[in-house]
Amino acid sequence: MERSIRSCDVPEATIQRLPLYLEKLKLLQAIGVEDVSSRQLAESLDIKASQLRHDFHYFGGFSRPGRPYRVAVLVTALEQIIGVDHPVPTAIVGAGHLGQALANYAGLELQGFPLRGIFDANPKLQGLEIRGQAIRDLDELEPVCRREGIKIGVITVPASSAQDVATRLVSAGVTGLMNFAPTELKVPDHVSVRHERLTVGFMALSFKVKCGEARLAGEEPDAAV
Amino acid sequence: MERSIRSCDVPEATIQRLPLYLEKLKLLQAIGVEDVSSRQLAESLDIKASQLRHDFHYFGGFSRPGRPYRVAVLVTALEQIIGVDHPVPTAIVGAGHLGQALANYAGLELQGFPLRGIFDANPKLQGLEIRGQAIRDLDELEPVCRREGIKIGVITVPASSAQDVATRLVSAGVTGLMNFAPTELKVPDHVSVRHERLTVGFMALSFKVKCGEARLAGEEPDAAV
DNA sequence: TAGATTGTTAATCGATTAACAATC
DNA sequence: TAGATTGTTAATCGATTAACAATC
Repeated sequence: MERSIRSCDVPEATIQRLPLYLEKLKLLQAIGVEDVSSRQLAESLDIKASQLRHDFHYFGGFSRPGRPYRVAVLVTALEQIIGVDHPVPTAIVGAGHLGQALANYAGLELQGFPLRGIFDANPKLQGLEIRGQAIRDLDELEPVCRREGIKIGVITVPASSAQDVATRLVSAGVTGLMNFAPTELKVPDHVSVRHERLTVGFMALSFKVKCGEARLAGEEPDAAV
Repeated sequence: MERSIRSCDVPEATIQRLPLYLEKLKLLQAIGVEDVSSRQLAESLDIKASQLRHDFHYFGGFSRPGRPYRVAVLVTALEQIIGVDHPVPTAIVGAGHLGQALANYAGLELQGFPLRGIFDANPKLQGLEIRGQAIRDLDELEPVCRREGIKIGVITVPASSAQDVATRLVSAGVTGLMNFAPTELKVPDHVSVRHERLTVGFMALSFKVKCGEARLAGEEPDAAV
Protein backbone atom coordinates (compact mmCIF):
# COMPACT_ATOMS: atom_id res chain seq x y z
CA MET A 1 0.00 0.00 0.00
CA GLU A 2 1.24 3.41 -1.00
CA ARG A 3 1.07 5.05 2.41
CA SER A 4 3.22 2.45 4.17
CA ILE A 5 6.00 3.06 1.68
CA ARG A 6 6.18 6.83 1.45
CA SER A 7 5.57 7.30 5.16
CA CYS A 8 9.01 6.07 6.14
CA ASP A 9 11.20 9.01 5.28
CA VAL A 10 9.73 11.29 7.89
CA PRO A 11 11.73 13.51 10.28
CA GLU A 12 12.37 12.12 13.74
CA ALA A 13 10.60 15.12 15.28
CA THR A 14 7.43 14.29 13.39
CA ILE A 15 7.59 10.61 14.37
CA GLN A 16 7.73 11.63 18.02
CA ARG A 17 4.56 13.68 17.63
CA LEU A 18 2.46 11.03 15.90
CA PRO A 19 1.74 9.14 19.14
CA LEU A 20 0.73 12.38 20.83
CA TYR A 21 -1.77 13.10 18.07
CA LEU A 22 -3.17 9.58 18.32
CA GLU A 23 -3.40 9.74 22.11
CA LYS A 24 -5.31 13.02 22.06
CA LEU A 25 -7.60 11.91 19.22
CA LYS A 26 -8.53 8.71 21.02
CA LEU A 27 -9.42 10.85 24.02
CA LEU A 28 -11.66 13.03 21.84
CA GLN A 29 -13.22 9.93 20.31
CA ALA A 30 -13.96 8.55 23.77
CA ILE A 31 -15.97 11.64 24.68
CA GLY A 32 -17.91 11.58 21.43
CA VAL A 33 -16.18 14.35 19.47
CA GLU A 34 -16.52 13.65 15.73
CA ASP A 35 -14.84 16.60 14.01
CA VAL A 36 -11.73 18.55 14.93
CA SER A 37 -9.85 21.35 13.21
CA SER A 38 -6.06 21.55 13.04
CA ARG A 39 -6.28 24.64 15.22
CA GLN A 40 -8.28 22.94 17.98
CA LEU A 41 -6.12 19.83 17.99
CA ALA A 42 -2.88 21.80 17.89
CA GLU A 43 -3.93 24.13 20.69
CA SER A 44 -4.76 21.23 22.98
CA LEU A 45 -1.25 19.89 22.39
CA ASP A 46 0.50 23.26 22.71
CA ILE A 47 1.84 23.32 19.19
CA LYS A 48 1.13 25.41 16.11
CA ALA A 49 -1.65 24.37 13.76
CA SER A 50 0.67 24.78 10.79
CA GLN A 51 3.09 22.30 12.34
CA LEU A 52 0.34 19.74 12.74
CA ARG A 53 -0.79 20.16 9.14
CA HIS A 54 2.83 20.01 8.01
CA ASP A 55 3.27 16.74 9.92
CA PHE A 56 0.11 15.25 8.45
CA HIS A 57 1.22 16.35 5.01
CA TYR A 58 3.93 13.68 5.01
CA PHE A 59 1.15 11.13 4.79
CA GLY A 60 -1.46 13.19 3.01
CA GLY A 61 -5.14 13.03 2.41
CA PHE A 62 -6.64 13.06 5.90
CA SER A 63 -9.28 15.59 4.88
CA ARG A 64 -10.04 18.07 2.11
CA PRO A 65 -9.44 21.84 2.07
CA GLY A 66 -12.35 23.56 3.77
CA ARG A 67 -13.44 20.52 5.81
CA PRO A 68 -12.18 19.84 9.35
CA TYR A 69 -10.67 16.46 10.19
CA ARG A 70 -12.93 13.58 11.14
CA VAL A 71 -11.67 12.14 14.43
CA ALA A 72 -12.46 8.54 13.44
CA VAL A 73 -10.61 8.88 10.13
CA LEU A 74 -7.51 10.29 11.84
CA VAL A 75 -7.49 7.61 14.54
CA THR A 76 -7.67 4.83 11.98
CA ALA A 77 -5.05 6.42 9.73
CA LEU A 78 -2.60 7.13 12.56
CA GLU A 79 -3.00 3.64 14.01
CA GLN A 80 -2.13 2.25 10.63
CA ILE A 81 0.81 4.61 10.11
CA ILE A 82 2.23 3.91 13.58
CA GLY A 83 1.63 0.21 13.12
CA VAL A 84 -0.77 -0.46 15.95
CA ASP A 85 -3.77 -1.26 13.75
CA HIS A 86 -2.91 -4.88 14.56
CA PRO A 87 -1.59 -6.00 17.96
CA VAL A 88 2.20 -5.88 18.26
CA PRO A 89 3.29 -8.90 20.33
CA THR A 90 5.71 -7.80 23.03
CA ALA A 91 7.98 -9.60 25.49
CA ILE A 92 9.77 -8.43 28.61
CA VAL A 93 13.19 -9.79 29.50
CA GLY A 94 14.17 -9.21 33.11
CA ALA A 95 11.46 -9.54 35.75
CA GLY A 96 13.04 -7.34 38.40
CA HIS A 97 11.19 -4.39 39.88
CA LEU A 98 11.04 -2.44 36.63
CA GLY A 99 10.20 -5.46 34.45
CA GLN A 100 7.36 -6.42 36.78
CA ALA A 101 6.08 -2.85 36.91
CA LEU A 102 5.95 -2.71 33.11
CA ALA A 103 4.29 -6.14 32.95
CA ASN A 104 1.63 -4.88 35.34
CA TYR A 105 0.97 -1.76 33.28
CA ALA A 106 -2.39 -2.29 31.58
CA GLY A 107 -1.89 0.69 29.27
CA LEU A 108 0.58 -1.19 27.12
CA GLU A 109 -1.93 -3.81 26.01
CA LEU A 110 -4.60 -1.15 25.56
CA GLN A 111 -2.32 0.84 23.24
CA GLY A 112 -1.66 -2.20 21.08
CA PHE A 113 1.28 -3.95 22.73
CA PRO A 114 -0.03 -7.20 24.27
CA LEU A 115 2.46 -8.95 26.55
CA ARG A 116 3.18 -12.43 25.22
CA GLY A 117 6.18 -13.41 27.32
CA ILE A 118 8.15 -12.52 30.46
CA PHE A 119 11.57 -14.01 31.08
CA ASP A 120 14.08 -14.03 33.90
CA ALA A 121 17.19 -16.03 34.73
CA ASN A 122 16.33 -16.17 38.43
CA PRO A 123 14.65 -19.53 39.22
CA LYS A 124 12.92 -18.00 42.25
CA LEU A 125 10.87 -15.75 39.98
CA GLN A 126 10.02 -18.41 37.42
CA GLY A 127 6.40 -19.51 37.53
CA LEU A 128 5.20 -16.31 39.20
CA GLU A 129 2.25 -15.02 37.21
CA ILE A 130 1.75 -11.38 36.19
CA ARG A 131 -1.45 -10.49 34.43
CA GLY A 132 -1.90 -14.08 33.32
CA GLN A 133 1.66 -14.53 32.08
CA ALA A 134 4.00 -16.87 33.96
CA ILE A 135 7.61 -15.71 34.24
CA ARG A 136 9.66 -18.12 32.12
CA ASP A 137 13.25 -19.25 32.19
CA LEU A 138 15.62 -17.44 29.87
CA ASP A 139 16.18 -20.75 28.05
CA GLU A 140 12.72 -20.45 26.59
CA LEU A 141 13.40 -17.00 25.12
CA GLU A 142 14.01 -17.99 21.50
CA PRO A 143 11.30 -20.65 21.08
CA VAL A 144 8.61 -18.53 22.73
CA CYS A 145 9.55 -15.40 20.74
CA ARG A 146 9.33 -17.37 17.50
CA ARG A 147 6.10 -19.11 18.41
CA GLU A 148 4.39 -15.90 19.56
CA GLY A 149 5.83 -13.80 16.76
CA ILE A 150 7.27 -11.28 19.22
CA LYS A 151 8.08 -8.00 17.49
CA ILE A 152 9.17 -5.81 20.37
CA GLY A 153 11.47 -6.88 23.19
CA VAL A 154 11.71 -4.87 26.40
CA ILE A 155 15.10 -5.17 28.06
CA THR A 156 14.98 -4.70 31.84
CA VAL A 157 18.00 -6.80 32.80
CA PRO A 158 21.21 -5.41 34.36
CA ALA A 159 23.56 -3.59 31.99
CA SER A 160 26.00 -6.51 32.11
CA SER A 161 23.63 -8.91 30.35
CA ALA A 162 21.73 -6.44 28.17
CA GLN A 163 23.83 -6.98 25.03
CA ASP A 164 23.53 -10.75 25.32
CA VAL A 165 19.75 -10.51 25.71
CA ALA A 166 19.54 -8.11 22.76
CA THR A 167 21.49 -10.47 20.52
CA ARG A 168 19.29 -13.41 21.47
CA LEU A 169 16.08 -11.46 20.92
CA VAL A 170 17.27 -10.35 17.48
CA SER A 171 18.26 -13.91 16.58
CA ALA A 172 14.71 -14.95 17.50
CA GLY A 173 13.20 -12.49 15.03
CA VAL A 174 12.55 -9.46 17.24
CA THR A 175 13.03 -6.20 15.29
CA GLY A 176 12.32 -3.56 17.93
CA LEU A 177 14.10 -3.17 21.26
CA MET A 178 13.05 -0.99 24.17
CA ASN A 179 16.22 -0.76 26.22
CA PHE A 180 15.98 0.26 29.87
CA ALA A 181 19.48 -0.96 30.73
CA PRO A 182 22.05 1.84 31.05
CA THR A 183 24.24 0.65 28.19
CA GLU A 184 24.46 1.02 24.42
CA LEU A 185 23.40 -1.95 22.29
CA LYS A 186 24.94 -3.13 19.03
CA VAL A 187 22.31 -4.53 16.70
CA PRO A 188 21.96 -5.19 12.95
CA ASP A 189 20.69 -2.42 10.69
CA HIS A 190 17.17 -3.82 10.35
CA VAL A 191 16.59 -3.62 14.13
CA SER A 192 15.38 -0.42 15.81
CA VAL A 193 16.43 0.42 19.33
CA ARG A 194 14.97 2.96 21.69
CA HIS A 195 17.07 3.71 24.72
CA GLU A 196 15.04 4.88 27.72
CA ARG A 197 17.45 6.75 29.96
CA LEU A 198 15.82 7.36 33.29
CA THR A 199 18.69 9.14 35.01
CA VAL A 200 19.23 11.29 31.93
CA GLY A 201 15.68 12.52 32.33
CA PHE A 202 16.28 13.32 35.98
CA MET A 203 19.44 15.23 35.15
CA ALA A 204 17.84 17.27 32.39
CA LEU A 205 15.14 18.16 34.89
CA SER A 206 17.74 19.02 37.52
CA PHE A 207 19.43 21.44 35.12
CA LYS A 208 16.19 23.32 34.58
CA VAL A 209 15.39 23.36 38.28
CA LYS A 210 18.78 24.87 38.99
CA CYS A 211 18.27 27.52 36.30
CA GLY A 212 14.85 28.33 37.71
CA GLU A 213 16.37 28.87 41.14
CA ALA A 214 19.03 31.17 39.72
CA ARG A 215 16.35 33.20 37.98
CA LEU A 216 14.19 33.41 41.10
CA ALA A 217 17.18 34.59 43.09
CA GLY A 218 16.97 37.75 41.01
CA GLU A 219 20.03 37.16 38.90
CA GLU A 220 19.73 39.01 35.64
CA PRO A 221 20.65 37.13 32.45
CA ASP A 222 23.08 39.89 31.46
CA ALA A 223 24.48 40.61 34.90
CA ALA A 224 27.66 38.65 34.26
CA VAL A 225 30.18 39.78 31.67
CA MET B 1 28.80 32.64 40.20
CA GLU B 2 29.08 33.59 36.58
CA ARG B 3 28.64 30.15 35.08
CA SER B 4 25.33 29.43 36.80
CA ILE B 5 23.86 32.57 35.26
CA ARG B 6 25.00 32.43 31.67
CA SER B 7 24.50 28.67 31.45
CA CYS B 8 20.71 28.92 31.48
CA ASP B 9 19.98 30.07 27.97
CA VAL B 10 21.12 26.89 26.35
CA PRO B 11 19.26 25.01 23.59
CA GLU B 12 17.11 22.10 24.69
CA ALA B 13 19.13 19.76 22.45
CA THR B 14 22.31 20.65 24.31
CA ILE B 15 20.67 20.18 27.72
CA GLN B 16 19.64 16.67 26.71
CA ARG B 17 23.24 15.81 25.84
CA LEU B 18 24.85 17.08 29.04
CA PRO B 19 23.81 14.02 31.07
CA LEU B 20 25.17 11.72 28.34
CA TYR B 21 28.53 13.48 28.50
CA LEU B 22 28.59 13.19 32.28
CA GLU B 23 27.58 9.53 32.22
CA LYS B 24 30.33 8.62 29.78
CA LEU B 25 32.95 10.71 31.58
CA LYS B 26 32.18 9.06 34.91
CA LEU B 27 32.65 5.72 33.19
CA LEU B 28 36.05 6.83 31.89
CA GLN B 29 36.96 8.14 35.32
CA ALA B 30 36.03 4.80 36.88
CA ILE B 31 38.50 2.95 34.64
CA GLY B 32 41.26 5.43 35.33
CA VAL B 33 41.28 7.51 32.13
CA GLU B 34 42.61 11.00 32.90
CA ASP B 35 42.61 12.82 29.56
CA VAL B 36 40.16 12.69 26.69
CA SER B 37 39.95 14.61 23.42
CA SER B 38 36.71 15.93 21.97
CA ARG B 39 37.14 13.45 19.12
CA GLN B 40 37.47 10.44 21.41
CA LEU B 41 34.55 11.43 23.61
CA ALA B 42 32.33 12.34 20.68
CA GLU B 43 33.07 9.10 18.83
CA SER B 44 32.12 7.01 21.85
CA LEU B 45 28.78 8.83 21.92
CA ASP B 46 28.17 8.67 18.18
CA ILE B 47 28.18 12.41 17.67
CA LYS B 48 30.51 14.87 15.92
CA ALA B 49 33.44 16.33 17.84
CA SER B 50 32.47 19.82 16.68
CA GLN B 51 29.04 19.39 18.19
CA LEU B 52 30.54 18.42 21.53
CA ARG B 53 32.86 21.43 21.52
CA HIS B 54 29.98 23.65 20.45
CA ASP B 55 27.92 22.33 23.37
CA PHE B 56 30.75 22.91 25.84
CA HIS B 57 31.25 26.37 24.42
CA TYR B 58 28.00 27.50 26.04
CA PHE B 59 29.73 27.13 29.39
CA GLY B 60 33.28 27.77 28.32
CA GLY B 61 36.72 27.20 29.66
CA PHE B 62 36.91 23.44 30.16
CA SER B 63 40.39 23.31 28.67
CA ARG B 64 42.78 25.41 26.60
CA PRO B 65 43.45 25.20 22.84
CA GLY B 66 46.02 22.50 22.21
CA ARG B 67 45.33 20.58 25.41
CA PRO B 68 42.84 17.69 25.63
CA TYR B 69 40.13 17.74 28.31
CA ARG B 70 40.90 16.46 31.78
CA VAL B 71 38.25 13.93 32.72
CA ALA B 72 38.13 15.00 36.35
CA VAL B 73 37.72 18.67 35.41
CA LEU B 74 34.84 17.88 33.06
CA VAL B 75 33.08 15.64 35.57
CA THR B 76 33.21 18.32 38.25
CA ALA B 77 32.12 21.06 35.87
CA LEU B 78 29.23 19.09 34.38
CA GLU B 79 28.02 17.99 37.81
CA GLN B 80 27.92 21.61 38.81
CA ILE B 81 26.21 22.74 35.62
CA ILE B 82 23.58 20.00 35.80
CA GLY B 83 23.10 20.67 39.50
CA VAL B 84 24.10 17.32 40.93
CA ASP B 85 27.23 18.57 42.69
CA HIS B 86 25.07 18.50 45.80
CA PRO B 87 22.40 15.83 46.45
CA VAL B 88 18.97 16.72 45.05
CA PRO B 89 16.37 15.46 47.55
CA THR B 90 13.66 13.55 45.69
CA ALA B 91 10.25 12.16 46.63
CA ILE B 92 7.99 9.62 44.93
CA VAL B 93 4.24 10.03 45.08
CA GLY B 94 2.32 6.87 44.23
CA ALA B 95 3.75 3.58 45.45
CA GLY B 96 2.15 1.31 42.87
CA HIS B 97 4.23 -1.00 40.72
CA LEU B 98 6.07 1.78 38.91
CA GLY B 99 6.59 3.91 42.02
CA GLN B 100 8.04 0.97 43.89
CA ALA B 101 10.24 0.02 40.97
CA LEU B 102 11.67 3.54 40.86
CA ALA B 103 12.12 3.57 44.64
CA ASN B 104 14.08 0.34 44.37
CA TYR B 105 16.34 1.70 41.65
CA ALA B 106 19.72 2.33 43.26
CA GLY B 107 20.98 4.30 40.26
CA LEU B 108 18.92 7.33 41.21
CA GLU B 109 20.70 7.89 44.51
CA LEU B 110 24.07 7.16 42.88
CA GLN B 111 23.45 9.84 40.26
CA GLY B 112 22.62 12.43 42.89
CA PHE B 113 18.90 12.00 43.57
CA PRO B 114 18.53 10.51 47.07
CA LEU B 115 15.01 9.35 47.88
CA ARG B 116 13.71 11.23 50.93
CA GLY B 117 10.03 10.31 50.82
CA ILE B 118 7.51 7.85 49.36
CA PHE B 119 3.80 8.52 49.60
CA ASP B 120 0.61 6.63 48.80
CA ALA B 121 -3.05 7.08 49.63
CA ASN B 122 -3.55 3.33 50.07
CA PRO B 123 -3.39 2.45 53.81
CA LYS B 124 -2.36 -1.12 52.95
CA LEU B 125 0.92 0.11 51.52
CA GLN B 126 1.69 2.55 54.30
CA GLY B 127 4.53 1.46 56.54
CA LEU B 128 6.02 -0.87 53.94
CA GLU B 129 9.72 -0.07 53.71
CA ILE B 130 11.63 0.32 50.45
CA ARG B 131 15.35 0.87 50.67
CA GLY B 132 14.99 2.17 54.20
CA GLN B 133 12.10 4.52 53.43
CA ALA B 134 8.66 3.76 54.85
CA ILE B 135 5.72 4.50 52.56
CA ARG B 136 3.86 7.41 54.12
CA ASP B 137 0.28 8.62 53.99
CA LEU B 138 -0.48 11.33 51.47
CA ASP B 139 -1.40 13.61 54.39
CA GLU B 140 2.25 13.86 55.26
CA LEU B 141 3.23 15.07 51.78
CA GLU B 142 3.59 18.79 52.50
CA PRO B 143 5.30 18.63 55.91
CA VAL B 144 7.79 16.00 54.82
CA CYS B 145 8.60 17.79 51.57
CA ARG B 146 9.27 21.02 53.47
CA ARG B 147 11.28 19.34 56.21
CA GLU B 148 13.44 17.35 53.76
CA GLY B 149 13.75 20.21 51.28
CA ILE B 150 12.45 18.04 48.43
CA LYS B 151 13.35 19.55 45.06
CA ILE B 152 12.10 16.90 42.64
CA GLY B 153 8.78 15.11 42.89
CA VAL B 154 8.14 11.91 40.94
CA ILE B 155 4.48 11.45 40.08
CA THR B 156 3.46 7.81 39.69
CA VAL B 157 -0.20 8.08 40.67
CA PRO B 158 -3.14 7.47 38.29
CA ALA B 159 -3.86 10.23 35.77
CA SER B 160 -6.99 11.22 37.69
CA SER B 161 -5.06 12.42 40.75
CA ALA B 162 -1.86 13.58 39.04
CA GLN B 163 -2.84 17.26 38.85
CA ASP B 164 -3.86 17.33 42.50
CA VAL B 165 -0.56 15.76 43.55
CA ALA B 166 1.37 18.19 41.35
CA THR B 167 -0.35 21.19 42.90
CA ARG B 168 0.34 19.94 46.41
CA LEU B 169 3.99 19.22 45.64
CA VAL B 170 4.43 22.71 44.20
CA SER B 171 2.75 24.28 47.22
CA ALA B 172 5.27 22.43 49.38
CA GLY B 173 8.20 24.00 47.57
CA VAL B 174 9.01 21.35 44.94
CA THR B 175 10.25 22.96 41.71
CA GLY B 176 10.82 19.95 39.47
CA LEU B 177 8.26 17.32 38.51
CA MET B 178 8.91 14.00 36.82
CA ASN B 179 5.47 13.04 35.56
CA PHE B 180 4.80 9.39 34.69
CA ALA B 181 1.01 9.83 34.66
CA PRO B 182 -0.48 10.01 31.16
CA THR B 183 -1.85 13.54 31.54
CA GLU B 184 -0.67 17.11 31.10
CA LEU B 185 0.05 19.15 34.24
CA LYS B 186 -0.61 22.83 34.82
CA VAL B 187 2.06 24.36 37.02
CA PRO B 188 3.42 27.86 37.75
CA ASP B 189 6.18 29.27 35.56
CA HIS B 190 8.97 28.65 38.04
CA VAL B 191 8.29 24.89 38.07
CA SER B 192 9.81 22.54 35.47
CA VAL B 193 7.96 19.45 34.35
CA ARG B 194 9.26 16.48 32.46
CA HIS B 195 6.64 14.18 31.09
CA GLU B 196 7.79 10.59 30.64
CA ARG B 197 5.49 9.03 28.09
CA LEU B 198 6.02 5.30 28.08
CA THR B 199 3.45 4.37 25.46
CA VAL B 200 4.66 7.20 23.25
CA GLY B 201 8.08 5.55 23.27
CA PHE B 202 6.56 2.21 22.33
CA MET B 203 4.64 3.77 19.47
CA ALA B 204 7.62 5.64 18.06
CA LEU B 205 9.47 2.32 18.14
CA SER B 206 6.54 0.56 16.48
CA PHE B 207 6.60 3.08 13.62
CA LYS B 208 10.24 2.36 12.94
CA VAL B 209 9.74 -1.39 13.17
CA LYS B 210 6.94 -1.16 10.62
CA CYS B 211 9.15 0.90 8.30
CA GLY B 212 11.96 -1.62 8.69
CA GLU B 213 9.62 -4.40 7.69
CA ALA B 214 8.44 -2.51 4.64
CA ARG B 215 12.05 -1.96 3.58
CA LEU B 216 13.00 -5.58 4.13
CA ALA B 217 10.04 -6.67 2.04
CA GLY B 218 11.89 -5.13 -0.90
CA GLU B 219 9.68 -2.11 -1.32
CA GLU B 220 11.63 0.69 -2.96
CA PRO B 221 11.29 4.18 -1.47
CA ASP B 222 10.27 5.59 -4.84
CA ALA B 223 8.09 2.71 -5.99
CA ALA B 224 4.87 4.55 -5.19
CA VAL B 225 3.82 7.64 -7.11
C1' DT C 1 -21.60 34.90 -0.35
C1' DA C 2 -18.56 35.24 3.84
C1' DG C 3 -15.97 32.86 7.05
C1' DA C 4 -13.43 28.98 8.06
C1' DT C 5 -10.62 25.26 6.82
C1' DT C 6 -7.11 22.24 4.63
C1' DG C 7 -2.99 21.23 1.66
C1' DT C 8 1.17 23.08 0.19
C1' DT C 9 4.93 26.10 -0.61
C1' DA C 10 7.97 29.78 0.93
C1' DA C 11 10.22 32.25 4.79
C1' DT C 12 12.16 32.01 9.17
C1' DC C 13 14.42 30.16 12.72
C1' DG C 14 17.51 27.17 15.18
C1' DA C 15 20.69 23.33 15.43
C1' DT C 16 24.48 20.82 13.42
C1' DT C 17 28.65 20.68 11.01
C1' DA C 18 32.79 22.54 8.96
C1' DA C 19 36.60 25.49 9.04
C1' DC C 20 40.35 27.61 11.02
C1' DA C 21 43.17 30.65 14.08
C1' DA C 22 45.37 30.18 18.42
C1' DT C 23 47.74 27.21 21.25
C1' DC C 24 50.31 23.43 23.15
C1' DT D 1 59.17 22.23 14.53
C1' DA D 2 55.15 19.26 13.20
C1' DG D 3 51.05 17.29 14.61
C1' DA D 4 47.24 17.54 17.44
C1' DT D 5 43.97 20.00 20.00
C1' DT D 6 40.57 23.47 21.67
C1' DG D 7 37.63 27.69 21.26
C1' DT D 8 35.00 30.19 18.13
C1' DT D 9 32.88 31.79 14.02
C1' DA D 10 30.80 30.88 9.55
C1' DA D 11 28.29 27.67 6.47
C1' DT D 12 25.07 24.18 6.05
C1' DC D 13 21.30 21.74 7.05
C1' DG D 14 16.78 20.70 8.82
C1' DA D 15 12.68 21.85 11.39
C1' DT D 16 9.19 25.22 12.50
C1' DT D 17 6.24 28.81 11.27
C1' DA D 18 3.82 31.86 8.14
C1' DA D 19 1.32 32.66 4.11
C1' DC D 20 -2.03 31.75 0.88
C1' DA D 21 -4.61 29.44 -2.96
C1' DA D 22 -8.17 26.09 -3.25
C1' DT D 23 -12.13 24.49 -1.23
C1' DC D 24 -16.22 23.90 1.47
